[in-house]
Amino acid sequence: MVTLKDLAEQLNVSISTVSKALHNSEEISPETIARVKALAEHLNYKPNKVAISLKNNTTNTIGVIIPNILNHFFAKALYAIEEEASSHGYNIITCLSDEKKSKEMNSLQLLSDGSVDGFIMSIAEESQIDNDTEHIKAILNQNIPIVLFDRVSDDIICDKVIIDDFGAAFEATKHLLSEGRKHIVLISDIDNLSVGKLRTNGYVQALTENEDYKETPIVVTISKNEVADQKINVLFKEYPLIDGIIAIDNTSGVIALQKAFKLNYNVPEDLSIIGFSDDNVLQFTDPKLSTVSQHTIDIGKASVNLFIDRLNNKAQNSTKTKIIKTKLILRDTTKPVF
Amino acid sequence: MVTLKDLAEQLNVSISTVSKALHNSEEISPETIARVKALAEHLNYKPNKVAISLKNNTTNTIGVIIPNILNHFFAKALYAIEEEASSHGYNIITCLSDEKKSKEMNSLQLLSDGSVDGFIMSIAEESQIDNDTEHIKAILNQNIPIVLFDRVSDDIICDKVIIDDFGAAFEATKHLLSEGRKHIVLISDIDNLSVGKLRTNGYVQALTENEDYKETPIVVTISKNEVADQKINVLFKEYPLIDGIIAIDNTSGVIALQKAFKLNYNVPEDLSIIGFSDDNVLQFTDPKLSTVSQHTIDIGKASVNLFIDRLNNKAQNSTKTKIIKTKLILRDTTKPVF
DNA sequence: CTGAAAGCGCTAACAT
DNA sequence: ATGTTAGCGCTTTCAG
Repeated sequence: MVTLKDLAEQLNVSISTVSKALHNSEEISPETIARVKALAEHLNYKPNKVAISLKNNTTNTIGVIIPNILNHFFAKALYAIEEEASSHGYNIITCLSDEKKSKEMNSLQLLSDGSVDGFIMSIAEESQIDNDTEHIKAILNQNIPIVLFDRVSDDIICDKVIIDDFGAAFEATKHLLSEGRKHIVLISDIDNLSVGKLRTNGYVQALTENEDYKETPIVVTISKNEVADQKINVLFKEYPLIDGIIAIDNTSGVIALQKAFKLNYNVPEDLSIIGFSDDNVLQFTDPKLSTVSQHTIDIGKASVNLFIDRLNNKAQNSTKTKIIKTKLILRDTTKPVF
Repeated sequence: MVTLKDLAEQLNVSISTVSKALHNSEEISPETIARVKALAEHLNYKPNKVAISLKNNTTNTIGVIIPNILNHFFAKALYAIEEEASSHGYNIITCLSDEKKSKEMNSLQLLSDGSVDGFIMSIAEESQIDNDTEHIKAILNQNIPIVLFDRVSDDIICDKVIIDDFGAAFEATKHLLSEGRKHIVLISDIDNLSVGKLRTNGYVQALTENEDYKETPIVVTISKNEVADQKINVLFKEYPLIDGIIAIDNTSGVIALQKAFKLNYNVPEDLSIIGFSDDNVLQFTDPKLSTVSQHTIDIGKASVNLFIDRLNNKAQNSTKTKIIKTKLILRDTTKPVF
């Protein structure tokens, strides 16, 4: 790389003159500025980022820790974070925790060596199950900012971006009730997670506060080592009267729809299904799945903006929690509303 | 952050003594080493990464430029790259080109300010369509290493990781011929891309060199602003005799299967389908789609390893192209082989 | 065995 | 208008 020193030597001026010239300092004569800039342009000079980071003690880089990039929700969140960050002049260093506490901890520790100005992250499943977030608090204690999104913890005091998980599931369930459904089942492969628990509570609440609904809530959980396919097949066998499904994760709704179709349920006449999927799965469903849209792009953007606000005002000790609105999008797997 | 200076002051020794002690230098007395290490441990000292980067003129960071993170192939490639890189002590800075030449160029230029030691990337669609890769060559000319994966260009001389696209499609097509299929159609939403063209050529070649096959090859391309759903529906209308489909992109095979099912084709009795999808889509298909597996994890890992080899031997001017083997995985949308 | 000094590339206060 | 110097945090050569 070309350095200020190189330019200075070739022009027979001092390094600081070159530096000032490139910054259009008033102190430098217009002719010198022109000469310097011409040569800089010609040699494709770029200020060395590392040197500037060292000088300023700031990197303009955000560490982003994602539990699972193969989950479309997180891929889309990453997309939004990258876009918003780069539009503000920030780079992102991406780490994947693979849902493991050890990898999450490792990434936090490694990058808190001055590599990044702070973190945007969603908590790994393992950390949530163990409810062990000491490694995250340790970073905050070093005064390194963190924004948590989606999967958060009440134990951690920092800026957060979430959706109203409880309300979203509550509303979706209410909708099925308004259709007159009497046997509504919830399917989840994320019952370990904060968001999963909240959504389940929303579902249960909607059912129990409805006086006409007699059934007890039924929650079908699919664990890591189970095959969703089979579990959902069993579900249909066990509850043949099922007439409503709330699927609170990314994929179960689609799978349930496929199975229902195979089993000759009429959707949405006999059975309504609402998923929490992103719209990428719609290409694979016919009829089109009704979903709770999580506005993932907004979640990503809001995270970056909270992060930048925090950097600009590190001292401020009140934290913000931004709640992104969800939207129930009724497509073809719920009855049309009149 | 705690610095060497902080440690030195507290211990009443010089900075260089502290530095040497932490590196177990022979020059330093065991007692001093112990004292220094104890305090370093106690204060959670970490060498400042930025300072080390400046000193060594190397960042241990790879710039990764991905055309579209919402495409599962690239998400998986990124997953593998991150894993392999971090296991070798490298961080990755992720940029998303969004298939745009401008964003690709921007990322390359911004990060070639010393932020990264080089790049691993797949070329944006727009750059491939325009066949404009000057911005990539410009980086190579600055002696910054680049490894291209999947979407490559013969014009660019650098290390590459690809699959045998021609051969993979050739083999898949041959398989359908061996089933006795007489009306085999190729579906593609990537006919703009190097890989799309090669796969199409493989399909055409397999058909034309088969003497018993009478039909002319039929290539159905789906462009960005078309809806795959509809285009594939039209396809079935136009070619009712269709008995074989090769879908060379990530999603078309799944969609074709759904449509065939709706139209009451018997798969695989009347119609065989082979996709290039990753196995994440299998949960959405029943019968399970037969696919060409691209071994995406291997592609990512190989890219990182080629990159690190290059860094260790920057001078070497012969470039390597690594071809990752594909595998035709016959599931339920092709006839069983005996 | 320990310390001083230079240098990585840059900026900025302080001379001249 | 231009140059000198110090310093960001670290390593390393050279002196003591």
